[in-house]
Amino acid sequence: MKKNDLRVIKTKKALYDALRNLMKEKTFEEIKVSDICDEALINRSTFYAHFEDKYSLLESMINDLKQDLIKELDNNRNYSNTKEYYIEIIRLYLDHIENNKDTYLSIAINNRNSILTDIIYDVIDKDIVSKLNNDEYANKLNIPKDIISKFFLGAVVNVGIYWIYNMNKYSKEELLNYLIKLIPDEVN
Amino acid sequence: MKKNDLRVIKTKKALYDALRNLMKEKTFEEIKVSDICDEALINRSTFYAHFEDKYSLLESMINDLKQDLIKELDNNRNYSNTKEYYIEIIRLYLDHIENNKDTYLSIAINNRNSILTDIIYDVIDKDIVSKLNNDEYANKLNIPKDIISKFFLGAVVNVGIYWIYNMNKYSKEELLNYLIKLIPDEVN
DNA sequence: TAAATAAACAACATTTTGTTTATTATCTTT
DNA sequence: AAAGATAATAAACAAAATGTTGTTTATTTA
Repeated sequence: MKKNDLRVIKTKKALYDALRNLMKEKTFEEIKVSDICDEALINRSTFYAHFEDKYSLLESMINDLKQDLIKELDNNRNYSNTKEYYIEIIRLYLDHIENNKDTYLSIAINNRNSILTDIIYDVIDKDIVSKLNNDEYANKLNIPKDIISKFFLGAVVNVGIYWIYNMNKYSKEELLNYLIKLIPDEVN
Repeated sequence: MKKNDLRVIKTKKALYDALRNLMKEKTFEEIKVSDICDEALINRSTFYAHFEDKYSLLESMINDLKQDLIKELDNNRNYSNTKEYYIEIIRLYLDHIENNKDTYLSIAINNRNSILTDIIYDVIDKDIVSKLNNDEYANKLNIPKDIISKFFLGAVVNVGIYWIYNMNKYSKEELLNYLIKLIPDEVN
């Protein structure tokens, strides 16, 4: 299936939008393939030509989000020290949430948070550990790097998810400042 | 249905065990009600006498875990200061994971982490915020308590989940020490 | 502009689910 | 240990959801 055929693009977009809309009202589990097709004005057999089932549709949607985030992270690698690197990553993460707040919120409303966390973790986790090896503070702590990575990753991601539900309670800059304060400085 | 009739207890246990076993091989989504019944040696109509569908079976399983954790937390409230309170909570959390490692691992292997995180978060989150109000260090930070709570909760839970996958890499006491070190002391 | 390609469709076939029934097995209570 | 109570079973059914099929329609491209 040619992915840049206009028809393909159109139907995929229609399916994504349909799923997003339905998730504002129902749990993902409650949504049937036929519901999605009805909402998208797409024939059900067409659906199956593109996706195995509703789960692979959601996964594809999530993968698109991941790809976006990865691209954004890759395009912004001009940091000087470790602390700045973390700040940059967190800023990009918050930007990403903000840019896709519709999608994230629709996922968040009626579904388990798990879907949200899964999106972020493996994208960011990758190069943090190696970064930690050059971090004086981290080395001084004498704690395995994988533990440190999981710790702060879980922390930041969880605050991010909380923010999705409370976008108007805290501004992005405000939140960024809090997070920066909560992450320990390098030892000088 | 009398919940302490031996037959009821037996079939529920059989269904739980069956689901646990199947989740070691398949995704939860791939598992059919009929699969569970076959594995449990239970008639399908009996299944429907107990549970609406496979989702409510999983939920019931998860609720049992939650109830266990809540009970454990309630039975252990003899801490003197805030830091000790955190340590106690973390210790109980790690104990809980260890006690139920079969269940947690079976969920972890083929399913989204989300199922795991959801179990823990709302159990522990409840009284942390109020605790933070009496914490000198937290007050000095000048960061909203809900943010601090989400931050460290996410951190600890994420390390716990990582531990499920790597039980033999770190002992419980080892892990506990790392976590204690990563949580800032009160200001004296 | 006509042939080739590929998507969208409608109709059909299969699987899974959820209920109901009468019957059997098991537990509880005395 | 027996009687009464109730849970579990087997079988049969309807309904829903999924997956497959040939056909039609739209689009590329040569």
